[in-house]
Amino acid sequence: MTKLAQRKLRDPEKTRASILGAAFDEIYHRGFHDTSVNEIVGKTTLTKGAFFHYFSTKNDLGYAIADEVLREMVLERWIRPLAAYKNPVQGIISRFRKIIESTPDEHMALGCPLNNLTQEMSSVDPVFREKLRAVMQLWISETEKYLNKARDQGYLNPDVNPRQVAEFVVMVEEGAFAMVKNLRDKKVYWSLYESLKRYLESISQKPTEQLSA
Amino acid sequence: MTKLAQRKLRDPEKTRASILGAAFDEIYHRGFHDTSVNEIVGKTTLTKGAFFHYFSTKNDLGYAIADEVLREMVLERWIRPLAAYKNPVQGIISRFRKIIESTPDEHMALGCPLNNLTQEMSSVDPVFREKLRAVMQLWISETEKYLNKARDQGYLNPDVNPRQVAEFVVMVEEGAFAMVKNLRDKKVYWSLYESLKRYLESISQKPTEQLSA
DNA sequence: TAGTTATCATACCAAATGGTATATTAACCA
DNA sequence: TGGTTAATATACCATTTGGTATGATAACTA
Repeated sequence: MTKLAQRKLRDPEKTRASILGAAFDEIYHRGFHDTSVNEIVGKTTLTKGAFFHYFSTKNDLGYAIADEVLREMVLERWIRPLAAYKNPVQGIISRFRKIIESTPDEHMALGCPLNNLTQEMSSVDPVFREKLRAVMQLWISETEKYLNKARDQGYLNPDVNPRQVAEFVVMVEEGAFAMVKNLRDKKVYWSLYESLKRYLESISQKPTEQLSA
Repeated sequence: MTKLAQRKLRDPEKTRASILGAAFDEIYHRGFHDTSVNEIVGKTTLTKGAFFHYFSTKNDLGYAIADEVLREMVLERWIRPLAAYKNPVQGIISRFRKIIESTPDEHMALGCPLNNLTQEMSSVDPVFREKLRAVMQLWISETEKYLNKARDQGYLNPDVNPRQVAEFVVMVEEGAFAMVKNLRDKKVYWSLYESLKRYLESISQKPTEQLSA
């Protein structure tokens, strides 16, 4: 058997990622407390030995989910796509719509992973709190950047406070998923979408004013 | 000893209320899963025997909290005070401000009890889900009534959809507490308050139009 | 290739948990 | 007043949980 034909039997990176992925899924479905380490490894081809080799404690796993999975998810879903829009305000509206459209019915009942973990763990464990807070701060700050750009380019009234709007927008984006999780009615998504759209349009520069600038 | 002088040694209603109150507090602070029956009765002068006499299971206790405590709390904090305002839209704005002002710093870190329980339990237990959903539906419907009144009385643009606005308002009220719980910054309350106020004013009837009606 | 280390499996444990069985006593009623 | 029921206490249990000790094997290195 040549060296090239030798298949690697172990792949540490893959193993860790596999545990992290299974854990995220299970926790997203059933909550952190209600998900046991046994259930997590049960979803993989591994055992508890592998789990505690990569995460010294169950909480440590939760921290890794916040630092790696949730952070990346926020950037990928809510922030990076905004770069493609000429008008960032329109970008925020369009992205919200597309995320609603692409959310499978099954996920509708599960809410926002960041919000779920925050509500459950943030007042119990200070490390969790800090890590989840960092993710949300990132979400807000990155949104704020695009709103600043929008204001500079005349898409937004000059008297609005981009930070304030960013906080409101992120709160709506999270809150919408929380409410739909509770009410189990996809129509509520669109109701809230319409309201956010109207709000953003109400602080947008009128086309005439925009052109005269 | 006369009958009148006899002090009751047992008071079932008080006992049940005592357990319910201690349970709500403990669950509000630490979450449902992380609160044990032993801890709950430990906060009272009673024992586990009394607990399981009134609630056949721990989940049953949770159901009672939703049906009785949370429902009453929503009505008392968010709905009933609205009756005192001539302009319901102004009432919603003022009530939001007053609730922010009267929320102790300690509670700031704990969020909204309804939202906490919903995010933790609603996707795990269908009975929980239905009961928590009913509370939120009540919250929205009662808010909608006041918005209808506002529109009829010319405080609101005639083309707005009261149900849609009610859903948005309740989502903001809940979402604001969720976000502050995460960010731990009371200033965010006021930022979100300002945004909600601007939104509601943007769909309000202008004074001149209002007078001409 | 020998030895060292990283990776993963297996078997086990102490603690905590929701819940039960049963005893005890207060309240009510005929 | 006696007896029945409701209210509360005490002691106990089976299960689950996060975590550990240890063993086995793959991978790397000198």
